[in-house]
Amino acid sequence: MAAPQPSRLTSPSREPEAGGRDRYFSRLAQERPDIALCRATTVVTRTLDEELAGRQLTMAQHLVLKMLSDVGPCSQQELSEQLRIDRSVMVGCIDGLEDSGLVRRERHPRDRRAYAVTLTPEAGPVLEEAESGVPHLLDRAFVALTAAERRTLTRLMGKILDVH
Amino acid sequence: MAAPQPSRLTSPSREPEAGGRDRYFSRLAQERPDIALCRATTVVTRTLDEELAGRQLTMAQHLVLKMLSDVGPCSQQELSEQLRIDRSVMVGCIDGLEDSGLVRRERHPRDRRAYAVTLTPEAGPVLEEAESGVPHLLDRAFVALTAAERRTLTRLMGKILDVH
DNA sequence: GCAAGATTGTCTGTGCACAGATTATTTACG
DNA sequence: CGTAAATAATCTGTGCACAGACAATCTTGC
Repeated sequence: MAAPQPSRLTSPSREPEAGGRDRYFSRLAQERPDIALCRATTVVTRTLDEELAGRQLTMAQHLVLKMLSDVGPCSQQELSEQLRIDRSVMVGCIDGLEDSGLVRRERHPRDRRAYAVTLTPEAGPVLEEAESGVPHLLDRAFVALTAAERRTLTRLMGKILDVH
Repeated sequence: MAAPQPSRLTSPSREPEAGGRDRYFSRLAQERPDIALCRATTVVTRTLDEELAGRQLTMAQHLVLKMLSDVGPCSQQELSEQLRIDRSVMVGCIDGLEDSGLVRRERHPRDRRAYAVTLTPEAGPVLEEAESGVPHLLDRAFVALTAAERRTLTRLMGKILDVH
């Protein structure tokens, strides 16, 4: 921790700020991986939101369709757990998909508490188009990283996620 | 994209789920670094919040005190930009610190639109205590990573942050 | 069989991040 | 000088994530 500097406020002159006041964030991100992670995720999330703005599906809805396509009909609970989306958020997510006619809430035959969320035939093309946009999405979000660095990132995130 | 499976719902039996329905997230995190990043950050943020729950300062307030201590009095604008905290959030953040008597809103001598947020003598010990907790905080948040992996993470996040 | 607890989907309220409008002040320009 | 544009702090409203409560239904222990 550096000694507090004398009460010098931002100078309106063009001198290069010996205290590093204008590049302070870089230094902070160097010594605080937690802050760096949070701020970088904000940047990535913003990029994702921009990219998805014009499209038909939100990211959550895209993931729901993908999981249903991969493993078959699921309860909202299963979708929530595996996609790490809160149950109460999943409600609105499925609402939207149902309104668009991409999924149906059928009753689970053996557990009438649960739905069996099921894909409709209309979902196929929509999901396929969304999937086709993923590579471009990742390229924009991770422009700064090489392919090898993206794999490293994936590995590190996997380790963090594994310990809950 | 795997072919849609037949309409088989979650079986109540104990058979090991050939479809991988119960480990679906692991597969998803492997192929979607963006999702992995967002979910891992949620995990880290939760850990941080738990750790900070009993303490006097929020993470944002801690960072404000640290920056003021490092570079001297700043306007809220400078704090917002460098700490990547929204201006409108910074207001409440400084409010809290002022109520606790740790900073004062003095007027900037050459720009009466801006404040000169200034540390009080009481801030020293509080900041020092907060700083002393950081290593333990990081250890909890990144239990899953070795020291080398944490440095790698810091480097990758830095690259993402550099391109804005 | 039945009472107690767990689970599913839903709803509500809180807190945070973000965009936009507002006011006071400063800077730029004709 | 004096008007227009830019900036600092603030306030308001929106959208999202999360915790907790709730009713309906299932499961478990006795």
